[in-house]
Amino acid sequence: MTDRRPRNQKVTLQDVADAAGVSKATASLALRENPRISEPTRMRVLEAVDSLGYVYNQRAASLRTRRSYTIGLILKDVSNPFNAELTSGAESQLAGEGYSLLLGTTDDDMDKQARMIKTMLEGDVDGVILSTVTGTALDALRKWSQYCPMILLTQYYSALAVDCVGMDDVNGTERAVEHLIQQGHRRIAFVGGYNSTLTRQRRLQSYRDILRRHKFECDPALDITSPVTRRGGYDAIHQLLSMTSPPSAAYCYSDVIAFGVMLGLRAAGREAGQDFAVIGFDDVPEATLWHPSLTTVSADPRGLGENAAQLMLRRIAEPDLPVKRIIMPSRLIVRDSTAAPVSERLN
Amino acid sequence: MTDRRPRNQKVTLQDVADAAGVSKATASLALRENPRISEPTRMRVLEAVDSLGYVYNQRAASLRTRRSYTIGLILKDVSNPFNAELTSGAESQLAGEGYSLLLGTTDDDMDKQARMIKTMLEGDVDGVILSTVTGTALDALRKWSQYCPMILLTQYYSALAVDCVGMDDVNGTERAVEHLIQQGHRRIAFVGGYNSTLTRQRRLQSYRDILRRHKFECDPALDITSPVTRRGGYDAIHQLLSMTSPPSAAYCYSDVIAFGVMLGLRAAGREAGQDFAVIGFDDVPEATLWHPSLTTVSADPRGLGENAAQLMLRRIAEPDLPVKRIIMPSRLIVRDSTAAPVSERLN
DNA sequence: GGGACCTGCTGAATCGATTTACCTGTTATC
DNA sequence: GATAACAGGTAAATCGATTCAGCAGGTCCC
Repeated sequence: MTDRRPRNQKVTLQDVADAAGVSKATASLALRENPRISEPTRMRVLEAVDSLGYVYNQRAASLRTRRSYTIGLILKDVSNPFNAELTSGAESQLAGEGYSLLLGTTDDDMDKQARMIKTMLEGDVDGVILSTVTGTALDALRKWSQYCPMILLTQYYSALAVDCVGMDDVNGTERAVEHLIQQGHRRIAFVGGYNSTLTRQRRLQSYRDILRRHKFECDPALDITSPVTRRGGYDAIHQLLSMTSPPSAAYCYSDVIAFGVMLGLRAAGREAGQDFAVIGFDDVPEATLWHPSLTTVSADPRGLGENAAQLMLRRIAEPDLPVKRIIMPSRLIVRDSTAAPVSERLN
Repeated sequence: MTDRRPRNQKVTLQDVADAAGVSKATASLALRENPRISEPTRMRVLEAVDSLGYVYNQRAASLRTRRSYTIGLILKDVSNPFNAELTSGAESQLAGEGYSLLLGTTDDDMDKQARMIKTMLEGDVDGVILSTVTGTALDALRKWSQYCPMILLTQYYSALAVDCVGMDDVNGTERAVEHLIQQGHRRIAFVGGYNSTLTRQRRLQSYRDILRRHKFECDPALDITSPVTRRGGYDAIHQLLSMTSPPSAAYCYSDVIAFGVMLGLRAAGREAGQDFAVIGFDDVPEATLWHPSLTTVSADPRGLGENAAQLMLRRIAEPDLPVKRIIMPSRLIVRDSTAAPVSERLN
């Protein structure tokens, strides 16, 4: 039950074997429930394990088995609620299958990303789930993906044969912008994020396509980039409101940005859902709770993490399966931040 | 640069040694920059590493060195912004020192916690940073802490010789409640969290002490427990407002709760900072951005994570140092959610 | 009674590094 | 010129598991 050995002398399988009066091989097989070991013997081994306080050394085992049961997750930053939720989903999915999660962050810095990948590979992870930093070269990705299975998050590259899970930016953006247009908005801002990410590029492109399709002007001044933080949205809306011809609605890169925008509106004496429409992206849990509650494109970060983990486990189990790209469906969830159509307010 | 071996045949140190025309021992020493290896030889080894695309196997090395350079972090849940921030702080601190972070969550479930600890120990982490689930037995902690260095988060047990880092709940609570009293509040609710946590017990005790010191009534109906989520705060304030004699202020277990309370107030047609005072705990980044901005006890979750990591590294470096308990100072940050004193409003 | 087969176990090789003790030439010292 | 000291390397043991190829002894069958 308790070990009375010097603090740094760990109990090994050999000790267990000795105590049970069997060979190391037998002890190992017994623990792995190999049918060739008789029940009585297995019991003796288990008792020895208990009484010595043996703890299995997965690390030593992995040397032989060539499986570490550890997956690396590399994100730009965990404190962002979207990523926190994603991490949570991946972790619980992996833990359920007996895998552990090695977490690394890059702060969207290329060098840190390279170091992080190196650390993960050296740590001998069974695979890496990666949300690339902006500007990551395709060649680098190609090289890394040769060393161990890799799942790309959010981004996908048609030129790269790597599994990935992303969300349907195009479809989500269409729903959101169409909704604003139907409410009578004509000057719609696209707020937050940086254009170096593929995700934003896709959404921006899609946003423009829809405006053009409706033959509306597509004013580049209404496209505001910013850090993906509340502060980013807060500052962006200030900038927008001070324009000579400000927008009447904002389609935001993420909920976090949208919250910042709503706070900024309120600080400027305006109110989302009344004299301004705001749409977010992600549908984080607090979107419901805000007042007004946030209209948003649902992106299920937790599901994203879970899917990435599942995809990884699939890839590990069957390395030769064809590349799979999961595009998670996104839908518009209409709430109060887009409540009042412009037409009504104009009367 | 690139490896042309079968996908699962990794380049080993032996391969490097062969390519460089030296022994495995020399190759190892060269990489570790041992001065006994001459510069020209070291160069040859490095070239071999490069040309073969060798990646160091930290896992194999750790078998011999008995150091895994991996620290386990076990939390109830990562998606909570406080914990996300804490994780971020710990991770960056550890990464800076060449350590990796193995993340695990327990969902505040005793069994999951036990399993998680087991996984971490089996993974041969150099130490575990743990935020215990509610109701964890002292004996269990004592047992676990014998297996590897351990740092306890938030909780501390005088009966347990384990390093820990917490925050000054008593002091923070005093400041907060005194502030409300000075603003003229008499019925002050204590909102959110579960009493099974030591943290809440300390804060609740402290809150009662102050009320008693001022000879105010200490109504147990004003003590509302709830999950530590926005929803928890949202529901709690509804319950409080429906009382026959509702409170005029809420001291919340955390910012997250406080946000829920403010949203709940607004949904009920009230407004924090005008006809109700709200104080949070944690000072998460968005506390500034809310409208009204949130008065809160600053608890610096990131700093908490950083300190825990540092404490761990210290303990690993010098195992025999006396137990250290870091109590992080907390201070009251007065913002707008407690702006209007009751006395003024009464005129 | 001799082979085939099964049951339950063990010896030894193996995974990929680190590290100690030792070896072989050189060079310096008196 | 003997000896010590040193520089630069290497062979082999080691860390803690897994796993394969036996091996001893028993049963079964014709």
